[in-house]
Amino acid sequence: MPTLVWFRQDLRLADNPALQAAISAGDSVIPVYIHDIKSEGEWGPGGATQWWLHHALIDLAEQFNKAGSPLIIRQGDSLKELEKLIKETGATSVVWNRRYEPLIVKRDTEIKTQLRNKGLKVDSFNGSLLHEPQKIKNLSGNPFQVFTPFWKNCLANLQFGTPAKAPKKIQGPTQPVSTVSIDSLKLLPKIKWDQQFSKEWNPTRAGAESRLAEFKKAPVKDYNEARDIPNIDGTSRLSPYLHFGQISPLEIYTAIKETPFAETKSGQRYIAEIGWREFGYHLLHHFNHTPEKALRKEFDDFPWQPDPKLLRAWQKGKTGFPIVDAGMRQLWLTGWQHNRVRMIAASVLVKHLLQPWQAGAKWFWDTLVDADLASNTLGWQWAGGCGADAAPYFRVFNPVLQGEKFDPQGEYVRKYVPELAKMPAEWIHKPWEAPAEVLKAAGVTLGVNYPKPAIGLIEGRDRALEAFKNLRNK
DNA sequence: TTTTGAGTTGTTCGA
DNA sequence: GTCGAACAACTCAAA
Repeated sequence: MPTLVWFRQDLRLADNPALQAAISAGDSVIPVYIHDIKSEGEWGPGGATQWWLHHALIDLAEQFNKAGSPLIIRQGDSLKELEKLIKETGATSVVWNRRYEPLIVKRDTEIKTQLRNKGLKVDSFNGSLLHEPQKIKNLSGNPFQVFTPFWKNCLANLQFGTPAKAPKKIQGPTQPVSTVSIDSLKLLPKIKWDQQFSKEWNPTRAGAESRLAEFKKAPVKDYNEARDIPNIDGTSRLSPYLHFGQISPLEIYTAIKETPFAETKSGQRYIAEIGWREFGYHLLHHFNHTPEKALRKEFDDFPWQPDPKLLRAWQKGKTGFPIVDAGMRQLWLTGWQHNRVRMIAASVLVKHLLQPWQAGAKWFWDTLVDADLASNTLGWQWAGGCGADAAPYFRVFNPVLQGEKFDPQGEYVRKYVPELAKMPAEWIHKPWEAPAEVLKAAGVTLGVNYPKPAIGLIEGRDRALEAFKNLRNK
């Protein structure tokens, strides 16, 4: 009797426990993807991730065609579609790899119960984490709220084999199963905003593999420094592949562990980044209000000053702080923003501009190809100083100093903010302080073709420190 | 049981 | 220019 393999954020054939289990069961295997945005509430895939998903599904379908069992695509309520498929195919068992977003956990638990009540064999697996959140606890039996002890605990308890290779041949159903086209899911954006995306990304399994291979053999010993320079391709850029499970953290971990890089400071740093992803899932699981509300309760009445105009300026890369504007335009243009710049842009939005971190999180959610609820929530609460192991309130990034430190020649700014292309390095991160003749020579008129800073740096910093200090005194 | 030290990513100020 | 201290409060593990 056939087994349905319900694909979600595990769009790969290799190292896929649910798929493996279905194949081991010995009968035919029917892979299915159900597009069910309604059940995801506020956190259905954003625009950029939908673009990625479109291409990832095409790629996955090709791989299944080659293996001999075509990928079935459906749209609508997950349970209803699964039930229809069970009826149509005579499947007696359903398997999937687990997801961890609060709403999805609720939905999937319900589906599992319903299907089991109907007599089906249903199993779920861990396909996307080194450690599932419910398994990691501190000595008092509580979830961790600080990264370092969390990660030490994880490293001390690593238990897994080598990732399974992709099956070459999969036995498909004897009768064709009805499916809809990937195009009919309408995942591509209506406005032509994604033109640059395909130049920047290869959203396929092959893309993930070549990126990992490249990262492994590159002069990775410099990762610790290079990863902080936005104008250098010094990070692995595997985040979007990880989000959709085109590659698994176990595959990455195993591949890195085979290299001498793994034992270096840089290598450990990189593996710890996988750890931060795990920590995000840990926090999301144990504190499931955090996508919407701060982990720390006292932040419920933080005096944010929501201002649609300021938010808009930030989103469009028109804050007047060159490093922030470059980052926000890189995001819009390429669906991705360098990690260092994410921190600077987030800090400026939350601290200098006093915009609620949730507004920034929402924008990132819609525009990042690697948008992932666990990591996005952790990142924004970290920047806002309101989460677990967050940046201390007094750590206010200075966008000028950060620009000068991590983009000393201003190349990153010049690449994404062409208005400033002719500014000399000395002034490019603080054009408002540049002498009139320098501005003139560079063709920059502040307030005309490049904005004046949205707030004075000292004023913004002091205002933020004051707000955070008052919060503490409550 | 209590105490102690350390903890992703920074900035400013004063010596 | 360089360097250390100060800028909280809390979590967690080890002593």
